[in-house]
This record gives sequence, structure tokens and C-alpha cells, in this order.
Amino acid sequence: MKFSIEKELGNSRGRVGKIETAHGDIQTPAFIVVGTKATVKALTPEQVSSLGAQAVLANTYHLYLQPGEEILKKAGGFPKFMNWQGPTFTDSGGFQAFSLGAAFNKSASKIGNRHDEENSADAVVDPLEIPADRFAKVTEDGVEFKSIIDGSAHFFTPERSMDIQHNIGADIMFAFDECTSPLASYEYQKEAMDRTHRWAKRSLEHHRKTNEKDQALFGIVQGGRHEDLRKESAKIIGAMDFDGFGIGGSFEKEDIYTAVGWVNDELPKGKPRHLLGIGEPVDLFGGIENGIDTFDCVTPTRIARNGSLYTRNGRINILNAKFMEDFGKIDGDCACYTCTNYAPAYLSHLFRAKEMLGATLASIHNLYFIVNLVKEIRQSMLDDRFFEFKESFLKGYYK
RNA sequence: GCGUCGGUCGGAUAGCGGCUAUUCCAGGAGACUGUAAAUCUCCGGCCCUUUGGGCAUCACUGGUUCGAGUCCAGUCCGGCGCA
Repeated sequence: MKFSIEKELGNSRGRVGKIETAHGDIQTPAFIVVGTKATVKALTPEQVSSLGAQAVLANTYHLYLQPGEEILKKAGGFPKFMNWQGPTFTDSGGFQAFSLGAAFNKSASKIGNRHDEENSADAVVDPLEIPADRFAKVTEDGVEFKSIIDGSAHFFTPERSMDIQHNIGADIMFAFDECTSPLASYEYQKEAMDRTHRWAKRSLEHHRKTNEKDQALFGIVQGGRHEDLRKESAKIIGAMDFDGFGIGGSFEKEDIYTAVGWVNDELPKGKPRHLLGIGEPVDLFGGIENGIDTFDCVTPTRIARNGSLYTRNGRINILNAKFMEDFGKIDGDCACYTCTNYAPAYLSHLFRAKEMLGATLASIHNLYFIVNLVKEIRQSMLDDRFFEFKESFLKGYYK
């Protein structure tokens, strides 16, 4: 993997660049499409490719459980298995320490807000004392997982995650980390961050010894919402010999990109930075302005399956009664396959009838919207009109 | 005509004397940020100023009872059976 910067954005941290992999280039900034279980839900790879996506990110925990690393190894890696021709990423399974641990059976999101601590009883829960009904428990050596499929017990260590990711075979893999809850205390964030640093070192050492296919490894910065922790984490992870970096963990809704800025000031400039699991339009602008090169996020495809569609004027819910007889445009002059061929009334019908084509058409639109938005942002940077574009877009999107 | 079973929110249901009438679907709205997600949450008789409270309601009319969607009688409507 090789990374190069073509242009830097004046008076901010942003940059335009290119990640070169054995399976093709990624023009950055770029939005990476999530295909957790070696499939972008509801879409064929051809659809994913023709809507403009450059790369796909799959998940180590999910693929390890099903179909299992041996099958993926025999298949020649997950990209070949799913027939995706372009560059690929795998997440390490560290996110599941949060989603199946602290967040299990809770409405908790990794994006917190300023009122969470006083309003939530969860704030006092020590993540190290996760209740027995949870599916993930963190220890110094790794994370104990229960299979979400059959309840069987599994243990991930940094080394194990590397081995599995080698077998899954993405171009870019991530170090094994612990994604924390925004409701965790400062003390816990610090403790988890220090542990993630130890795991980063172990991930890197094991990867260097066992990497046979020239896969790249990104280290992950943690530190929650705290400026001192974020900077400390970026310094320590940034000093390690990773090929690039992921910025993970929990954030405060109001200033995700402020935290990103703290981190990117510490990370080495010449390596790519991936913002894990963030993808709201406002966050894309904020992230890019603060030096993010790639994003991934489940939101476009998840909300698509649930009937929400992005438009230049904000999100709409296609299940709203007003769309039943709307034969106009879904999103103005959007050039995606869905918008050029179908009216809101048809999508409304598909969703009400629970026809699966609805999920497909909505996913195509939402992914196109986000992927293309990042491309437009990239172009605006090349044209020296990033800030104008940002202002006009956000004014329309957030009313 | 006789017998029999039944009529509970738009549809389907639970409820078989005891207080807030159940659940599913359809309907209305909301949420979703490294995917336990084609998922989840909320609303759905009327009135009051909120937390909350008040008043209704189970085809209709009467009755029994401290108390009735639940029991009894009649009426209306429907299914089935026999003429």
C-alpha cells in the first residue's frame, strides 16, 4: 500500500490524495462502503461499483463466526469470495467489544451528547463489570466474545485478530482495539486507551512477523471525548510503524471533528487516516476539513433498509403518507440509478409492500448520495472552493 | 320456521363475574454513525392545564349482582345444521 498527497487544503488540515493498493487506487478523501459479512447488504458488487464506491470494508468478528476463516482462506480471501474487484478493508473486531459489550441491549450509540451523563443510569456502569447477559467482555489479554449466532464462547487477542484478518485477506486491516462507550468515565477511557496501545504494539509486532500477502495495517487512536487522551493516544499510536491510522471510539455528537483535529495534529502527515464508523454529511465535511482521508459508516445502507433516504434538503422517510402519490423526484437532479428511473411513489409502494427491491433501490441512492458527496467535496478542494461548497451544502441539508 | 354457535379499535384475535380490555396485522410518526438491524421506539374513544387525572366503551334494550365484555331475557345481525 502506498499513500500520496496531491493537494493540501489552505487554512485547514484537509488534503486530497491517493491510496494505492494491489487491487486498485482509492482517490481520497473517500467514503468506504461497509460490507460486514462480505456483502454490502441488498446490493450486488456490480451495483456497489457502478454507484461509484471505490472500496469495501468487512468485519473480522462476523466473518470469523460465519462462514469462518478457513473457508475464506480457501476462497482466496473475502474480496474474491464476494467478487469485489477493488480495494478492501477489514475492521478488527474491536468495535464489537462495545456493540456486544457495554452497548448490548441498550439504546447506547457510540456518539454521545452532552446530556448523557446526567440522564443515563448507564453512566455509572463500569464496563469491566459487564453483566453476564452481554456478549463481549474485555480483559487485559483480549476480548471474550459469545457468538451472536449460537452463543458459543470465543476469545480474541490482538494476535488472533491479525491471524484472522490475514486469512480474510483485505488490503488494509486494523489493529485490535477496544471501542469504548461515551458513557464510560474518564478513568475507564484512560484505562481502555492504555490497553488499546498495548494491543496496538502486539498487533503490529505479530503482523510484521506473519504478514505474507503484503497487507497493510492501520493502528487505531482512542481516547473518547477527552482532548488530553486523544492527543496522548495519537502521539503514541502515531509513533508506531503503522501503514496508516484509524480514529475510533466514542465521540461527542457536537464536536466529532474537533476531536479529529486534535488527533490529526499529532499523527504523521504522510500516512492515511481513516475515521471509523462516521458518515453523517456534516461529519464528512468536518472530518475532511480536519484531515481525514477515508470514512466508513453503516448509516447509508442501514437507514436505506429502514426507509430513510438522503436528499439535498435533509433526510426523508419514504414511508410517510405523503409519498404514496408523489410522482416527482426523490432528490432533485440526483443522477443515481434509483433517482433516474423511479419516483417516490414507487419506492413508497415497495416499502409498504415489503418488497426487497425497495431496500436495494434505497441503498443504491443513499450510498450514491454519500459516496458522491465525498467526491464532490474532493473536487471542491481541488477547485479551491471547499468552504463555499460546505456552506451551501450544509445550509440546504440542515435547513 | 326450529335448533345451534357467534357479534370486542380498520381487519383478525384474547378475555369466560373483579377493577388500566390482550396480542398480531393494517394505519400515523420517529430513531438509526467501525451492522445482533429488511430493525427498534412511540401514537391511535372523549375531556382536562402537566407529572397525572376524569369520563366512556365490548351489536342494541332491559335485568341479576357490591361489581357485567363476561351471567339471564328480549331485539337486531351473521355462520352452520334441520325442515
